[in-house]
Amino acid sequence: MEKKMDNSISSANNHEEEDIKKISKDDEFKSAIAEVNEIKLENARLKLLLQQIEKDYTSLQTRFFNICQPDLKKSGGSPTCTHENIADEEESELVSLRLGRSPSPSEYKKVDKKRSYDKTIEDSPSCNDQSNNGLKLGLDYSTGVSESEFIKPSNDPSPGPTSEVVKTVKKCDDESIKKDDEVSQPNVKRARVSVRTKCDYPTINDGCQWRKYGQKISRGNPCPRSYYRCSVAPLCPVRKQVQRCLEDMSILITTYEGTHNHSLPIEATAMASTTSAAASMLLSGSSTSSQTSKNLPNISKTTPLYLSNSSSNPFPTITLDFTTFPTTSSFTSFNFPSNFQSGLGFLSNSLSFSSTESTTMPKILGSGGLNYDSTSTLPYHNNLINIGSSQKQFDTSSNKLKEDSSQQALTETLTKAITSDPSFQSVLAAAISSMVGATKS
DNA sequence: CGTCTTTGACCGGCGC
DNA sequence: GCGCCGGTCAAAGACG
Repeated sequence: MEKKMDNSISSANNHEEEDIKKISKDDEFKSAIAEVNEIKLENARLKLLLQQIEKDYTSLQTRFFNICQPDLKKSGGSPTCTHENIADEEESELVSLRLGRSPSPSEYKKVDKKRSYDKTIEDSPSCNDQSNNGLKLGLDYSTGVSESEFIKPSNDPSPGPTSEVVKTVKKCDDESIKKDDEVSQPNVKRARVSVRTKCDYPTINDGCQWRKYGQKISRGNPCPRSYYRCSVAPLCPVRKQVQRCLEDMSILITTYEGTHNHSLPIEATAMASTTSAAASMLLSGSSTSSQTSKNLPNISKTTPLYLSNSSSNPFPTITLDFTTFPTTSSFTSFNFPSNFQSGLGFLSNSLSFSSTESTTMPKILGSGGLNYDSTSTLPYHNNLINIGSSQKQFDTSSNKLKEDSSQQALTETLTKAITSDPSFQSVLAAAISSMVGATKS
């Protein structure tokens, strides 16, 4: 009997243990479900955030075009103004958000059909949306300001291309197209965007296809400079030069020049739009230099992180230094070469996006630096440096609140910044399109 | 076989 | 005019 009792007790104990195990398993299961739900919530929140960003971008763009159109109508009132003049006048005052140009149907036909991702882009509805919205990629800047106006402000209405710009192109099946390209973007042909990145590979992967057409050992740097041409489209005028930095061999200096006359793979849009925005800033800085100088009376104190050899470089070059921000708060530094800022003497503007949690208004520094603070929630660096890669981040719930509030503050900050500084529009557009492009891919 | 890279030659701008 | 230098061309070879 006692044995039976013992057995029953022990069996009861076993049941209890099993129950405990069951309960603990249930707990684990519940916590796992809770975690999954949390992740789902996070996912939904991120989706909302993405939608908000896209929405903001679209509204920004429509606002920009709305601003442009009245100006067009106004200047159209003058009977002496030609169509080209109208475009020139309004664009000379505004920073273009158009990040490229739409290729003509004939150009589309010429694009190599074997490029599968090109097809994908054209077929993709999201990309069609992009193109419909006018979001094209490349180093486009359509000020229409001629070189003569660039240096010597003139009343001459004809923005005729310089002889240098319309130089004869060898081995070109359709010269008219190529000439048209260069004529339509006289400044972009000259504006160069130099990107400094820490990179162990011979060239950075910016998502675009390049064909190497030359290599030279330039004077003063034992590292050879490689010359690449965009091979996505046969007539694409975009070129890039790649060279290692003399001071630090781990730093790769990539210089982009020209505008893509074709659609780009999504993974290439980040760099293209970033360089486009930088080029736009560079050129808008010249065309609106008087305005800039008013806003920034003392503009020569900022120490540039990198100075292009502007003395020997006839082209205005803007340098995006991505080598410093992983260790410092500085994200990007735009350094305008001194020879480019006619009539202003030395000008070195530094525009940096710091990764602080600050919710203050954009600070226009007395030193001439434009310092736009944003929150750490904007993964600019991931989109710009590790192009094509997406960052997965899971915040704690406490950070979420902080993030939400700072996100709201950021929205306000950006809105104010956009309305106050036209140059920022292009940069922001680039950043947003970079983020959207990276997320969609 | 088509595409890309390599590399010496060539061209044009610029300073002396 | 000459030489230097940066940029480009184009033939040859490599590669998949």
